[in-house]
Order: sequence, then structure tokens, then C-alpha cells
Amino acid sequence: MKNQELAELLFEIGDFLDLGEVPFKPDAYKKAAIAIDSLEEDIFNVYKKDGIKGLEKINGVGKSIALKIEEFIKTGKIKYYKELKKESPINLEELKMVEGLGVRKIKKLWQELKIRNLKDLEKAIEDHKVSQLFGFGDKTEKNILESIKFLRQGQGRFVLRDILEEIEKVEEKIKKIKEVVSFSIAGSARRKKETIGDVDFLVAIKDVSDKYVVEKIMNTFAQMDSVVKIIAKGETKTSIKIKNNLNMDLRLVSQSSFGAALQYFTGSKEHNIALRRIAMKKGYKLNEYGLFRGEAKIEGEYEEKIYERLGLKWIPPELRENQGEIEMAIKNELPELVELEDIKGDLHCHTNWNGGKNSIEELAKEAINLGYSYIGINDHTKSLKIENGLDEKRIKEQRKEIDILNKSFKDFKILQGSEVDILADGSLDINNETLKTLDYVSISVHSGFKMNKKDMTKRVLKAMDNHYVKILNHPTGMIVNKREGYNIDIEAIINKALKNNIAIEINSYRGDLNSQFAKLAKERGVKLVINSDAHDKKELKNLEFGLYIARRAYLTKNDILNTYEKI
DNA sequence: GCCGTTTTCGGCCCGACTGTTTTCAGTCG
Repeated sequence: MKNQELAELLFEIGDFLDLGEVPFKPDAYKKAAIAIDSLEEDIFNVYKKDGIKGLEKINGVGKSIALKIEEFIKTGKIKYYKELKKESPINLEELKMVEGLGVRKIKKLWQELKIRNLKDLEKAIEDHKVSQLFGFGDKTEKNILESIKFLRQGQGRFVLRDILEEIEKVEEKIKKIKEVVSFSIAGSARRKKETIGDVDFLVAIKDVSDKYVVEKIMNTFAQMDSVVKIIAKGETKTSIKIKNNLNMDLRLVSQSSFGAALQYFTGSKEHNIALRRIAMKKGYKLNEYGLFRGEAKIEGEYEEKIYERLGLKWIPPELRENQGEIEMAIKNELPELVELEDIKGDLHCHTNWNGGKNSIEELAKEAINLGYSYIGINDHTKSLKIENGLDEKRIKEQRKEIDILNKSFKDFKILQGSEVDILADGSLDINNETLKTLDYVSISVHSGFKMNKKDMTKRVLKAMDNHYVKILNHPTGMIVNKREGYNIDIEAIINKALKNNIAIEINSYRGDLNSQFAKLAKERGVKLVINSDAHDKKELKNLEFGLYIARRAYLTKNDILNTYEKI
């Protein structure tokens, strides 16, 4: 699937057009790029099925862009992009990563100093040439240098799980201030995106004209122990950078605007633009302070009421990406998303029989604490030597231990599963005779990641044809923010899962399947299962991060295998 | 360049903060 590559190309065309200061055209390209990036179907397929006409059906794609997409499909390139790049041979992507640099400043740097990339920029700053440009100054130069330093460290986005603790610390500190009336996380963290660039907090007080209270809150935020840099500090917004290079923003509003601000700062940007268009059509104006008709504020304190007033059902933050959720909300067709309370058990956790930390009993007790009805022990099999995977004999021994333990529980059951290794030729490393004795069989790829797409797909499809298999674990091999997946035809896998009645895992630790593919799986009628992949009983609660992926994929209780009381 | 329950032409989201310059452009979300 080349959708992402194409989207990046179109987006960059938009950026280059920004340099030319042509109005609106850049946005058109960027809008089309975003639409293609979020497309579930392979763009090649769209074209194969319906040609140019099919392409033009994509939101934001008209005749001109459709032709460029056709060119990309046929030749892998877009000439127009090359021409633009030739005109200004700048590494825009790299330079735009620098905080404080937008296309205008980049253009100036190119025209005046022939700066094309980070390296050129660093050199120019060393020679103090940048601060002498009109519109630049000492501070800009210093900020750019700091940002480059940060970029060199290779940090960028964060996984919610890794920053939750820091988020909670802020929450605790701010909520303690007695004048704070409302507090919420906003931005991509509220939307529970797979990765998060920075964290937004929204705080409401009774009256923002109370300078003393404003100052107190902003100071509390900016003076936390973890802060390494104050990026901006004003009366409505303070931005900080904390220890691990994570940026955090705090926005302060009056309680009467809290709902409007929450809506606004939760985003996504695309969702908000679409919402504001609806407001405009209805004769309103929507901003972070409220919904207005003329000068009169109609709504502001409650987010739900703003949606309501615009003729929409309230939309869960996870869905706010302008990918159909608004239309669904208008028609009152939003799905009832799966909730954490719906989860009845975890079908992927590891014990000290292999690489896990805890005994079967310890895990079971923790699962009971979490309110589960069952837990599936899903230890590795013998091929995974590094994890001390189980062979047929040890699987049999483990069965005995589980049977004994099960006698001691009422209304709770330990299931014996197994994370059976898919070998390079697509066979499983445990014989059928043993697989038959398990409560369920799940399968995974743990080796040969470099295999080409055709072979990898064939390998997994073959494994899925073993009729004892009930679950396919982490189907793409990716680990969010860490590792790209192996090459595999995920559509073929989903189709096979449907045919053979196999559930596909959303692995909470890895973020695999991602929400885009999980949505596709649901649409095809495949069941999903949300698992923690815990190697420690403390990690069982990480299942919540998989749940967010499921919610972002529009999944309901019925789409998820482990919401059932019994499986 | 795209789009259309008032449009096939004339629109295209909006406000805060910084750094620079002396009234505002650029960046960011």
C-alpha cells in the first residue's frame, strides 16, 4: 500500500507551494494528502476499479490532483513535485521540524543565505548570519539552535503509556489549586491517539480577569520540578518543555467558555474546521470561547450543548478526525463504542513458565481484581528459545497446574492458550495433538521479519489454515513509535480471518493492529480481541491502550471477542 | 486546486504568543 508515500508527496507539494505564496492552492494539496493518508483502501485499487473517476470521489481530490495521482500510480513519481523542488531545492521536511520555523522564514533563509537543510542552517547560525536577517534576531537564532539540538536527539512523538505518569502529576498539581473549577486533558491525548506530540491541558476558573488567580495557575504549571524550559507564558496559554523533551501546553479559560475551549483544543484540526463550517452555515460563529450568533454567546460552558446546537450528537474524542464521524453524528448513527467495563478477560499474557514475571496464580488473582471473568495464559512455544518457550511436554504439565487452580475459583476461569510460533514455512511449532488440548490457540510471527511481502503473507495465511487457530496475534509485527512492521498484505489476512473465523488481536503494548486496519477488519466482519500482552501482572491494566485503538476504530462491544462472558 | 440544500464562480477557520519592530508578520495548534 503506497497511500502514505503518495500522501507525503502531495503534502510536500503543498509545502513547496506555500513558498510561492500562492493562496489556497497549498491547502488543497494538503487536504487531499490527509484524505489519502487516512484512506483505508489501497489507492492503487481505487484506481484499478474506477480509474480517474474513482480518484475524484476522494474528498479533496479533483481533476488536477487526480491526474497527478494517476501519474504516481503509473510511474511512481510526480513531475510537478520535481519541478517545484528544482525551483527551490530545499529539504523542507527537515527544516519544518525546527520549532519556530515555518515556510516563510525558511524561504527567507533560502533566498538570503542559500540555506537548504539543517546542516546549512547550523553553519549559518555559527557564523551569526541568521540574526542579521530582517525579521530575525538574537532570540530567534538562539531558539533555532536549541531546537536543532533537540532534533538531533531524535525525539519526536510519545506513546501515551510512557507519559501518563507526567500527565497525572500535572493533573494533581493543578486540581489542588482551589480556584480551579474545571480541568481536562485536551488535544491528541484526549483523542487517545497512538502517538502524541505534546500534551494539552485545559483549565477553567470562574473569571479570567482575576489576574492574581491567572498568575498563580500559570506559575504553578511553569514552575513544576520537571520543567526544563518555559517556551511561552501568557495570560491564556503557557507552554513548557519537561525533562524528557515532552512539550506541555496549559490553556486557561473562564468556566463559561470551558465546553467551547474543550471542544476547540481537543481537535483534531480537521474535525474543528468541519465543525466551524457547519456553524457558519447555520449563521453561527464557533471559536474557543463559545458558539456565537452575532455578538451574542449562545453556548460555551458545555461541550455537549455545542454539538447539540449544531445539530449533532456529542462525538467521543477518539473519533474526532473528520473521517465520517460528523456525518454519522448528524444522522444519529454513531456507534456505541466499546468501554473498559465491557472487557471480560485478557487472552494474551505471559507467566513465569516462560519470559513472564509472575505465576499463573498471581496473574489470575490480578485478573480477578480487575473484575475479569477469565484470563488466557498465552505463553510462548518452543521455537522462541530466548523466552524459554513451552514444548508439547511442558504444555501438558501446565495444563495440570491450570486444572488444579481452576478448582479453587468460583465465577472465574483460567484458560490455557498458547502463543504458537509461526515458522518460516507457515507451519506451527506445536503438533495438532497438543493444540487440540488447549482452550484456544493463538499464533504469532516472531522471526524472519525481513521476508518479502509475498512470502510473509503466504506464510501467515498458511498458518491461519490450521483449524485449531482462534486468534492471530499482532498481525503486522509493528511496535508503535519503535519498529515498523514486516511486509504483509493485511487485506488478505483479514479476508482469511473472516473465512476461517479467526479473531485478530489488537495488541495493547505494540499498538498492532492499528486503528485504521482494525476499522477495516470490522467492516469486513472480522472479530477483534484486545489483549495486554502482559509479562508482569502490573501490565494487565495496559489493556486500556488497546481499548483506545478499538474505540478509534469505531468498534463496539459486539466486535470484540473478549467482551463475551464466555469464549 | 476544490467545492456547491442559496453558488459552476467566489469563496476557502480562527485566535494567542513571540520576536521583531513601533504596528505587525510569522508560527502554532
